[in-house]
Amino acid sequence: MEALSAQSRRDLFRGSLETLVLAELVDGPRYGYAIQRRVEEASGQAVGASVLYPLLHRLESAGYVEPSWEDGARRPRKWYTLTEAGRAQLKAEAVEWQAVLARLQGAILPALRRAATRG
Amino acid sequence: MEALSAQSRRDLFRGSLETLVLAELVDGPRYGYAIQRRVEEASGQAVGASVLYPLLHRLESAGYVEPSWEDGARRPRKWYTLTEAGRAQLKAEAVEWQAVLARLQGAILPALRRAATRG
DNA sequence: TAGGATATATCGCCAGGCGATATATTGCCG
DNA sequence: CGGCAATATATCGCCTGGCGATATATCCTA
Repeated sequence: MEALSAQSRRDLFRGSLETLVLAELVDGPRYGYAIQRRVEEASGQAVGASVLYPLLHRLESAGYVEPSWEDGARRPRKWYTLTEAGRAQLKAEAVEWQAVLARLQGAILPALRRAATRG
Repeated sequence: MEALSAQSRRDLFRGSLETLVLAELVDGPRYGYAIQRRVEEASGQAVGASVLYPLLHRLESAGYVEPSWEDGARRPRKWYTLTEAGRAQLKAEAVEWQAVLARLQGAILPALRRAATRG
């Protein structure tokens, strides 16, 4: 079941995480904890709070997201809204992510077919 | 051009490297330096010798590849041959690699479409 | 004969991932 | 009401592992 090392799996995930987080914001504002659970569910990979929050802070510094504290009564939530720059970034990043993966796939899939034929 | 960070790009690559290397051996023995250049060309990513050789040693320890020194006159080359276990590993690993990526893609691509529609 | 490509290998620095921890509110169960 | 789990955000610092630097040796070419 675990042919792919946990390390490789994690690397693939890390290389996708920023894009995944931006993707979660495309339909509207989300707060950190909700993003965490949604990304975990979507990807099947655990996202530690010590990984997610610093990432959100970096996205904020980059101007891709804009935070705002929920001023209501309840438990304090920091909502993140995708900026225009963030939306452009998501588009560019996702396209490039796909291109990188397509290239890697182009090197791996033919070999898989040949391995299956021979093995 | 560089929407995707070099870091993310590298992470995606690292998560694929072992599979890429096994894939390069599916058609027959290859030696380290040749593997290095082929993987670089196929992936578009640089592979340092200090990354590749330790990886080959790990694959050897795992029994996925079998090394043999070229006994001829020329410059010493260490050829690696995929073992049966290695071929099975390649198959399992490549299938799983694809599955992981498909899942991530399933989270990213719909968002890209929605971002394009709205932006 | 000096420099670049080929070819394999290891050492050790240090960036950064993530486990651990801090803090506070809410809800539930016995 | 006492305690435990979930919710919610945030930071510290350990430790690992990637990879730059380096070592060694042969071959080619200008």
